[in-house]
Amino acid sequence: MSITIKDVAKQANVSVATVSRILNNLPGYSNETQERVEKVIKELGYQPNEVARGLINRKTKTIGVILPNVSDLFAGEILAGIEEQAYASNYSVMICKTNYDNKRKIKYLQTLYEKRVDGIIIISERITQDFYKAIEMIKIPVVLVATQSDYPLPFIKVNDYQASYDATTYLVKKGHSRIGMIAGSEGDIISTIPRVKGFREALNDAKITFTNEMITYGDFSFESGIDEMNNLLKSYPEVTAIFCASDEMAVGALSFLYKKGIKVPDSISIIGYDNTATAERAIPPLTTVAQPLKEMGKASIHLLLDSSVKIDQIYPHHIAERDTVRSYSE
Amino acid sequence: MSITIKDVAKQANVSVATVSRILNNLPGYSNETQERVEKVIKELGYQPNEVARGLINRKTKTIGVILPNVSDLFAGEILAGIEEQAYASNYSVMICKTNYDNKRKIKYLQTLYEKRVDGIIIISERITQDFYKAIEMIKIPVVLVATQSDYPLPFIKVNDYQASYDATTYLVKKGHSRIGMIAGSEGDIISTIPRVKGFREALNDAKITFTNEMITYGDFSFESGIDEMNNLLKSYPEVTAIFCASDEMAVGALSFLYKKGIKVPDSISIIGYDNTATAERAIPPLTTVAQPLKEMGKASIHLLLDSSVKIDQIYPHHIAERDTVRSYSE
DNA sequence: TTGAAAGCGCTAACAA
DNA sequence: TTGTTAGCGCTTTCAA
Repeated sequence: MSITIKDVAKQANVSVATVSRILNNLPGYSNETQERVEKVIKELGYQPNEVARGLINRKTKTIGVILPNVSDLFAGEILAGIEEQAYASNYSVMICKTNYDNKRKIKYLQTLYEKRVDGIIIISERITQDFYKAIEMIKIPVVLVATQSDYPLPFIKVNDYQASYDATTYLVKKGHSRIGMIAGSEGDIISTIPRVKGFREALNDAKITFTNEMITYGDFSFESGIDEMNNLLKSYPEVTAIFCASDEMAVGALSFLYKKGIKVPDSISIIGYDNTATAERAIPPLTTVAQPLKEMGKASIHLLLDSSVKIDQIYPHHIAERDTVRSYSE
Repeated sequence: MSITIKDVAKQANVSVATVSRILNNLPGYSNETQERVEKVIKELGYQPNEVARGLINRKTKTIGVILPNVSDLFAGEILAGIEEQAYASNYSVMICKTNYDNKRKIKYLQTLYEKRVDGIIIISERITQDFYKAIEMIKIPVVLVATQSDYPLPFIKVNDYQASYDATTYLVKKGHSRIGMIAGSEGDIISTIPRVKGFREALNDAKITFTNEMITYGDFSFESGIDEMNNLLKSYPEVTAIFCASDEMAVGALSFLYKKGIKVPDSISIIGYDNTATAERAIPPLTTVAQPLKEMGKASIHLLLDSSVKIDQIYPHHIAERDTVRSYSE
């Protein structure tokens, strides 16, 4: 049995109300009693029970994070930002890994509601209709990071269309005209459709004719990067530069090319997307579209906690230039 | 204001006690009332308040994880295992990132105590004396993962000495005799001293004379891998094979060698440690000492929740053979 | 400046 | 089979 406020009160010869006041910096006691009580608190090693407090205040000082995965660098970086800001604001963070399972997503929403978390951050998840319904039901503030939805949920992300347009244009400016793309999961409304659109528009604006052979779809993973690099090379053998919709896939492509003895960037240039730690550690170091992942994580806590922060934030991207893209001339 | 057990009771014309019984699968009600109550629960969309429950039961169904970092693959993998098993056991997990800051570690211990978590998992942290004192104070079950201490705290880890011995011996068996090591942080009692010892013993048993030039100390990071590879090449230019105390450092070494135009494994063989996703994605794919990180994470939940599980678990390691070590002959 | 007491949402005796 | 009631550890009126 641990020490309670009652024990402190008794020991200090005051009422629990007074102890509570002192604990919460409320007015209503003399310096003398304050000192006495604080001394007792120290002696007894008393720590308030946040569970009891939560019951009264309807605040648990914890926020839940729902995300597909914790063991990849993309999610890890955002999570690090969230944790950092939460710590600074005196909040704890609870992680809920879904493995992309919609049932589990909804189950976790339930749990977070039962635990009465003060807010929920959802990273990289698709907001299905039943998921949204569940979100609506529980009436806990939600913010989306690196994803968005058709529903009125605030989100924080990069402009995928523009980022993709810029990456492609970067390749064009380097003199490439035979450009391919390894896109993400086909049909993905968040991370594939806008990026493919950006790719096509950039080609179009550069007077390069787009054909279906120039694009292939993976699932953002390293393995799919390997496979789709192989496929792209078959469908579009003249390609000199490739835009990959994730660093993971870019590194997969790098691996495949290495195995085939095709030099990067000498024979083929590669640009990735995300700028996770993978990119700088790649051989050669990967040029990629950088998203400020950690900042976005931090911002999500702000958005949740501070109602004065404006809703829906588009974060800036930029090209992190490293060694996988070279200037090209015929 | 959300729906409480009282609302359900009123609506169903029973007492809160009966509702509570039904909620908790305790005996003491007719089928008829059960049905009625369950119907009301559904209609009202009632979800029990775990905070209130926690106050009575002294159980919060959540466990805390204290770890240096969430954005690296090593921690991420263990964390994934923890989360997976916690979810299966109906627990939630709270993450506490310390950035290796001892003050923050202790602060977090406080917070976890205030929140009355049911157990605490500590990953890869050094257990300093004041940290241990704090652990002792709060009387919450603790288990250590990938670390250990002089104190009576159960731990789950690999045998670092043996793993290192085996890695070195693997190199010896491949025909190498000029073997170097890029060790972790000098003086690190958990991950450096035993590994260096294993390295030296293995050399000794292979009748290879150890000299100080054969070893250099980094800090487990990619950057330090680059730096120490450079240093090692200066202090021990004849080296043909190198054991790195982390995959990150191994990949750093790979990068450095790539830049210098030194081929791996043709000129120099490399073996890493951890077998994180980094290893398989390296160019060339990295041979490394594999730790079952996810399993260790899962096991830590078992150890915490199931008192029948025996204390102090040494997990098996093995060599994951990939492409960075070649057979050597003069 | 202080204390008594009600109550947050729930569980668990105890009674009926 | 069911209800009444006393808390769990705290905050917050209200009164003194």
